[in-house]
Amino acid sequence: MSAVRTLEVAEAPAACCTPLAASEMSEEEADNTARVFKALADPHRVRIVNVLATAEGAVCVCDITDEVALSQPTVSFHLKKLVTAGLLDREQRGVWAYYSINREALERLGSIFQLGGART
Amino acid sequence: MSAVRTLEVAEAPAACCTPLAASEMSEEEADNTARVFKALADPHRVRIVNVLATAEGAVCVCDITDEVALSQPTVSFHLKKLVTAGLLDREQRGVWAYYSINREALERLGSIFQLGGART
DNA sequence: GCGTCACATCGATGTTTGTCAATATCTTCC
DNA sequence: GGAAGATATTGACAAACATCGATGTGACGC
Repeated sequence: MSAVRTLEVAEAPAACCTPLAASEMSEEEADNTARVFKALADPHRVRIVNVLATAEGAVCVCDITDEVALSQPTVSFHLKKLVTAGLLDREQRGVWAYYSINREALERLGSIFQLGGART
Repeated sequence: MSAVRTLEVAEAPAACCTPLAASEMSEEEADNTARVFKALADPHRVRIVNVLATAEGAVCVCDITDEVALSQPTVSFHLKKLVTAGLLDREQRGVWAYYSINREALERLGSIFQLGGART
């Protein structure tokens, strides 16, 4: 059991995003933040997130591929980018692979845009 | 005077971002959203936004260049990306160019991560 | 074990992006 | 107008990225 846990090495970038208005931001933090934005910096990936955000639960890859006008390998590639960034979760159900949004990660990402102090 | 106004043709991508959980999202909307993320998908640009977000007003390019370990042309290039995306505002003051964050745009961008309905 | 299906991975290819030296452009002063 | 300073733009280059056909891997049924 513990051998399995140790395989989860790198933390997903979206798990820790520094607020854009943080008083201090290291190069690592900026790099981490940019990684998450990079995962969303493709229109097809934005569309994929939208499809999952409006679904009633996890969605099968086969259905996502139908929604996005791309080949199966390309969709798989994009999904992996989003999972690696920590924005999506993947679940194998027999032959089928299901994907869903990671709500906490997306909402955490939204909160980094809080700029503080009303500056009128 | 009106001749000057007509030069402002294209709307900045950050001016209109579709919520990630929107019930409908066209390819144009996904493309527009991806453009804004693309502007932030570079660690140096994230750092620049952070420098400006924590500053007490507009900041001169010369000071931004000191904060970021890049050459002057590269900083200028990055700043232009952020201005074009609508995330920063630029102001010429004689020989000096000053940049500041567009608070509304950044906060608007943060709001697109609202996913709606608490799904516990 | 074999065959089938789902889908992840690989490799080739074309496109996009980030970097900097060089240069162009703009502002200001004499 | 010419010179100096600030900074935007250009072009070359290397790295990264998006795409898809081909293929590899895993799950499942017989």
